[in-house]
Amino acid sequence: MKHDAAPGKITIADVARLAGVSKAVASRALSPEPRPVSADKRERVLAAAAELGFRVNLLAQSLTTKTVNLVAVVVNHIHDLSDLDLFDLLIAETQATGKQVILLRVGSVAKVEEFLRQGVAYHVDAALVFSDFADAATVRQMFRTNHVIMLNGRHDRLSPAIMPDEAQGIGEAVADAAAHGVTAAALVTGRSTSLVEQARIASYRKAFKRHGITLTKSIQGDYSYLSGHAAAAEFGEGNFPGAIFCTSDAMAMGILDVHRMQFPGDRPGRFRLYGFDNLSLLDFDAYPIASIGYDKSTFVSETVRMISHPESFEAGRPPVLIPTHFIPRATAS
Amino acid sequence: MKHDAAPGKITIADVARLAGVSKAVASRALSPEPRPVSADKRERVLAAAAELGFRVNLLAQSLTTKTVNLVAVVVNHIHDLSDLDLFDLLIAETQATGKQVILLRVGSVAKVEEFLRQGVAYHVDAALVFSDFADAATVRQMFRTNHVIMLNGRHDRLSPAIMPDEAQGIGEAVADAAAHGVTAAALVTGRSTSLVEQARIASYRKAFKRHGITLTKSIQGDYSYLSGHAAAAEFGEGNFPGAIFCTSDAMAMGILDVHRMQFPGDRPGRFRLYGFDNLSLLDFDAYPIASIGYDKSTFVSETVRMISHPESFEAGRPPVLIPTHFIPRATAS
DNA sequence: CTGTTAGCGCCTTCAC
DNA sequence: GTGAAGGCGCTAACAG
Repeated sequence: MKHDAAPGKITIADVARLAGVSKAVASRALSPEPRPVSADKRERVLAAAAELGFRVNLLAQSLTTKTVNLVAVVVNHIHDLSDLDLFDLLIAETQATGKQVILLRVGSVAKVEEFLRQGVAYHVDAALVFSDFADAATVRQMFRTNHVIMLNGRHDRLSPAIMPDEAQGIGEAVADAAAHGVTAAALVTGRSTSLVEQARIASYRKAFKRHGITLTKSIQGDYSYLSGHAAAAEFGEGNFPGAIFCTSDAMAMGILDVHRMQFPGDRPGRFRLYGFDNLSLLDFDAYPIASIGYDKSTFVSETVRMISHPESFEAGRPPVLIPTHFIPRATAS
Repeated sequence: MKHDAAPGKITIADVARLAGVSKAVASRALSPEPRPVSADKRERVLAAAAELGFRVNLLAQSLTTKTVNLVAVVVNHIHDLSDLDLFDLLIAETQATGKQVILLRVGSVAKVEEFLRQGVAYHVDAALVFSDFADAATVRQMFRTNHVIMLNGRHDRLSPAIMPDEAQGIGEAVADAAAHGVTAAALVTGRSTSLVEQARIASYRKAFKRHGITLTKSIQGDYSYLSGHAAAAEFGEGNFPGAIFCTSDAMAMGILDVHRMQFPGDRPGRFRLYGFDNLSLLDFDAYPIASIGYDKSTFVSETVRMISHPESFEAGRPPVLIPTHFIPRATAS
């Protein structure tokens, strides 16, 4: 029944001819929207399309409709998507709205500029920006679209933004430490060139001050497990503050592992340990690290809403904030 | 200098007009390929394009060139890409060839059929299939392309395939166990509906036989950490075989955690433990699990080669095999 | 080397 | 309800 032979070769003209109608009628019959076509012709068209194995060419379609049903997701590396659950949900929901996801890995600032020069980019309906290598204006130019949704904190007044309200969860975590008698803490951070990271660090400092906790040590890592390992070395024998706060779960995992090695059986350990991101990995027994996270489905539904209803955004609107919360686990419970 | 105002509104006609040349000349000047244009006109065109902030509409372009520079990657869930390093490399290399990646999450067999019916798919240049929900013929129809690269073992003679040669690494792992005096082993598997998994299981059985190892227990999981947890329960007190082989690292992690809980300090443990996939997570101290893996860059470069040189494949060719190897770690060293 | 012409596949007027 | 005609943005083919 199906003609596998020449994929992509069958056009709407073929369908129309086989159904004995004009191209216009075929187009209407094939449209998902309700359009004026008589019932019998619609059926003939549908039958002919099935018979031929016809599939509209979305590209040609978008040339007239001005919508490609393509959403770009811009990341530095795939590891930006440390949260696979979030990403999985995002793709599923985006697809559910009839749009496809095109994944753009920029890797470096230089790469952004290269994309800009070479114009290696589609005219997408919207762009979702996780990468902190690009600001809103750059991305708008990259994709020739004004519909850029910033998730990296580098938005401007022309582009909508969605971001976790990190201050809230950080406040809760620090309050937890204070409530357990912690008076001195260390902070292990990521690259402080990122705006998000800067804000995060500021939130911790503010919360420490609010709760009368002294920041005794601040160590710079790069979010990775290995940098957590390295950071752990900075705490000499019995030289631990009451709590260690990390701006990524991976770093907290590195610290936990080094500490376990040094002091076997010392679990939950001689300090309270707090991560950040609430990776699903933390539900594995080996890494019962208290963390800070937010409701992923809220984040995703806000994002998808923004994709499908761009008109709901007005220039100058403040970012949509997703509340974060402290999630206690064995390292701080 | 740049006109941010109307993104995507500037066409090659505008550029041609400003440069005082015909559309055809502008098109040639803007082409990455060397095409006949006088030097001064080329410069005027380039200047005009920069001035206007022009970017070609790849969609319109592809309508005539018949190539969209779009590669589809088909997965069940994002978690299929358990190996983020592999995926990251794949995207980077694909982009380096000037093509973009469109990510299609199918989630279920039903979803495949829905895509097929609704035709929610592009006419891509090539499709890479990780998902085991779809066979080659289905994917060819989904994307209206004959260029489908199967990575899930469900290839036919019309489509090229690339797959790890799992038998090799499995043989090495089982040989390692035998060399350490193991005579009885258990096998923890994933869904056996997958062809790849069936082949994997068969390889283990064959290797066991070859080395005179008795398979005392076979437990079915679903590749997940939790199913590893559940599987661990099946080994009662002191009821351990010499070795436990898992067809995924995540299951091995679950087993290791349960075992550590039951017998604290019993490390490396009373049995040899082997995972599968060689996740980068295994380099974290908490999960020093011996595993089976392959060289990612080889896999990726073969895949990308197949994308850019489809003509190099002839119907009926056997799959490209990427050798796998045993990677010893604390649980089996 | 250059400009004109003619589509690519589809959808949308606009008369009928 | 229907069909013919025109055009989306671009490039290939053709004369010059």
